[in-house]
Amino acid sequence: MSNTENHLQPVIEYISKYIGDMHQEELELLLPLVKFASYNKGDTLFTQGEIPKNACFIITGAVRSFYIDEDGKENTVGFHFENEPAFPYGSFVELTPASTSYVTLEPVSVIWVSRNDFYLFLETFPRFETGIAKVLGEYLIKGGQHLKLMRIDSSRERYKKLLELQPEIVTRVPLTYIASYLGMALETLSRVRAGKL
Amino acid sequence: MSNTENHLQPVIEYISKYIGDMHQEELELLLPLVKFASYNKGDTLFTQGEIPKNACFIITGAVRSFYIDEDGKENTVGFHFENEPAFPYGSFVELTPASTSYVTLEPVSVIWVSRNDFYLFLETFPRFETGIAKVLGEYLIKGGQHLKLMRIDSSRERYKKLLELQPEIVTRVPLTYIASYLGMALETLSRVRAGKL
DNA sequence: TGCATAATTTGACGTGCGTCAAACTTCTTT
DNA sequence: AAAGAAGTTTGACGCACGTCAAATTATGCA
Repeated sequence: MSNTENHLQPVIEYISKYIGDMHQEELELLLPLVKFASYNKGDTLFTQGEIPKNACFIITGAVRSFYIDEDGKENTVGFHFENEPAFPYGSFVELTPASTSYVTLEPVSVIWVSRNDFYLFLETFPRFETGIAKVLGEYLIKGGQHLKLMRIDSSRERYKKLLELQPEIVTRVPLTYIASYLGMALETLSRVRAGKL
Repeated sequence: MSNTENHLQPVIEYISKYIGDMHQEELELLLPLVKFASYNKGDTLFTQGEIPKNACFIITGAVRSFYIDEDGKENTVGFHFENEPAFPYGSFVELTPASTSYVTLEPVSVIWVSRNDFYLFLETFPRFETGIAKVLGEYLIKGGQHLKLMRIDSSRERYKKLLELQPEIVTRVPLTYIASYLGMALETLSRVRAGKL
């Protein structure tokens, strides 16, 4: 017997990490607001320059976020996997154009809510604001870690640090994107991995 | 006739940008919680590795935030001026050790509240949670901009971009720290400015 | 199974910028 | 006003890494 609520399990668990278990009436409001969607490899979830319309949570699959700079070069800034939210938080909250695009690396299934429904829910149950603040705080810290990673000058050390911090990435993501994430040429990453640098 | 409330003017204005004007009873709770402090050039407001005890808002002066990496090198990650908050938000919210220190670049005066008082106030007037989320969202976006800045490979272009984004910094901060902020050697910055690179 | 396309590796070459060292300039402090 | 400290500039040198190009290996699809 599989009902909608079961599909929501991952988000409910995620939320409860930040504000504790959800109450019955909270769930009852949330359920009808939530939508499901699946994407093929290479599909776009959010586009750089557009104001994000939804909040999105990955059930299965992997997503890459990146921006195109003035020279037209792609700069990967993050990877997002199952049981994680994946959308441009800052822009979603601030209602500003997203500075990054989100594109799937594999077939992906997500659940999502629209901005309106998101804030409708938040107004009805304001205690979730606290959760938002915590999540944002966590993402600030992660952002700081990424910045630190990028500030390591040697390519070799940058790769070593990535292996230390997020080993999953290296097993699951094509090297091209890892190189882009680490801000080095693909060829350099290849040589680093071969121990030639 | 100068009362305490006048000294608070800058924060009150800052807050009202995010949630609108403060009500009388909100002010009455806030006032006795707020403390003043002044610092000499070179004084430390927050220390890397320690859990931040207070939230802090600059009335006058300039502050630099940085971390010491594994090689013992100082890495400047931000500059903070009057009418801005200056404390490690992420760590303050998450109760984790700060990844950066905050040290004054000039004589500085601040107002501050303790963590306890901060959350006491927030529990009494939960509508401020929304403001917090907005501020955090804004800081996420700023973090993203800084990351983009750091990902520009050419030193020359990185300096140009800084001039474009935060020209105040260049007029007010010693070049050593700007070089550190931009992730380049002081000598390189000097040559870039002289047009020799 | 085999071919086409994508992903990764290897090689050769040039250069931007870091490092070390020393000169010069600008602030402090008395 | 002088002396010392801090901040900035200039020069010389080397190498890590980016770029271009071509070879090799993996992957998907007919």
